[in-house]
Amino acid sequence: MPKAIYEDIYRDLKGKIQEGTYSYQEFLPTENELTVSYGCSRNTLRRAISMLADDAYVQPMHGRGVRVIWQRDQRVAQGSLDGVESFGEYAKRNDAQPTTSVKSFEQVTCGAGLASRTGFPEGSELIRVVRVRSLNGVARQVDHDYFLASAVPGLTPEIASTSVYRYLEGQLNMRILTSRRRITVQLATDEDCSYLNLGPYNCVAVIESQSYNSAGIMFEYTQVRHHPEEFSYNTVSRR
Amino acid sequence: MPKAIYEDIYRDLKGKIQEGTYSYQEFLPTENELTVSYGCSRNTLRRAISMLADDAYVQPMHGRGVRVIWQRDQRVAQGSLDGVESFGEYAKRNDAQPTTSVKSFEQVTCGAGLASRTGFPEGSELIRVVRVRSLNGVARQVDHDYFLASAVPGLTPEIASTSVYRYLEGQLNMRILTSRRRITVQLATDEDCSYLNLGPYNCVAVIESQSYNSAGIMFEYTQVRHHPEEFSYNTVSRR
DNA sequence: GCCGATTTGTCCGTATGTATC
DNA sequence: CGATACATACGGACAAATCGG
Repeated sequence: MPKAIYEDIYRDLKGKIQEGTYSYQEFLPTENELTVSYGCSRNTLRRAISMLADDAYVQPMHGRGVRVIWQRDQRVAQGSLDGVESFGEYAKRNDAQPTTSVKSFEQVTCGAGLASRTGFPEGSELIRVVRVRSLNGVARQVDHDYFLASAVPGLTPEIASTSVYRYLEGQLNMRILTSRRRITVQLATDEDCSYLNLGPYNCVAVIESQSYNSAGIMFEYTQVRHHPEEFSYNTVSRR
Repeated sequence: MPKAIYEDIYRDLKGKIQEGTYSYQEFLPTENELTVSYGCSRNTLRRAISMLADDAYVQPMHGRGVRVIWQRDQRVAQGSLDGVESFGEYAKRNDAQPTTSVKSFEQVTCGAGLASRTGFPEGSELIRVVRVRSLNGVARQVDHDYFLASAVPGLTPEIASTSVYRYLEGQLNMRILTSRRRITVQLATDEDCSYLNLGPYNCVAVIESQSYNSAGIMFEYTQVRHHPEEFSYNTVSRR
């Protein structure tokens, strides 16, 4: 594993901001001071700072310094950035029991309609999986996953019922490097209503996602339909 | 204006990908070749490539090359990244007439509840603006904006009815550099229903946002409540 | 399986530009 | 104006992953 220096510095500074060593609206020590204390080059330090800026932890100001803009107990974007908490993470944090029920598992050939919806080439062989994921027995989301069959050999309904990602990373040594996402709100379908107990809501939050592996191949399209309660997507935008 | 070399290269490569000079799944020329053709250093070129990777245009592969992962006519995240199209942009693209109606414009002092909701310090003087924005007479979103009064001197309801950002950038020379966002789905309030013609929907898509200016001061909190139709938020996540 | 060539990833030192104070 | 601090850019060195012979 290539433990990069900038990664260490990034984590160290992030921790110091979170624990209050550098607090909201304060300035970090200057780049020169930090390069001395970390014993690294200015480029390496600046890379770590740039990552903190991408996370909206700091904001560098030309000619002035690097100001901390992170504060505790923020309602907006306090959790993990660019994403909903993963199902497992959320379950763990809330001491809830996560379960996954596989409703469908089949191989399909990508037709024109599916191709334009998912971004897979027409004619691709895909594995379609529909799953309902619950916490403490309460259904929270319906996943519609399409995997490029050639990219996920050996995928079974049993694996789909636990963690596909653990299988991909552990067994196939595949990582998701890039994923494009689109968030919309849609009227709940009969299927949504039958799986999720929507209560007063007649809509679901939908995240569509195209994921690319380390070979630059799009191997997964997912459409996750969330119960509106507890759905929250946090992100940061910079110019 | 500092025209950075890496910016030029970034735009040039981006254009060449969009027009098909480098097409989906192909590799870019090697870094060495590109540094020669652009006449720049490897660091500068790599910065441009890194920005393209942040936009999910390419995916660099260690020891192999840089693969293009952008394709035309993508349903997911083809528009502007990390954002909804701004109101003006959307209107222009659709040849629609944008209008803004200011429903409320008042100065308030930030109490404890508002402070925890918005992230402003308790006791701050804020300007609260409620606006309804329409296209061709059809209301599409309700904006609840809170500005730090000291940061937006001279803001008037008239300015709020056109473009606050043009005022901030043009008159006050202020830019938004960082903004944190949170996307949720909420039951429509009576106010939502009275302004938006929600049809069958009983929910709205809500984007909360905290914006920081170039001085690292949070000067704006907004909660924009969108009609579900035509609401779409595109983003990219990388690891 | 090994080895060398290619290609991207990380890191350094230095120089110069530009905004702020 | 000078001093400080961040921004950009260059060139070089070595590491790590990939690929072909």
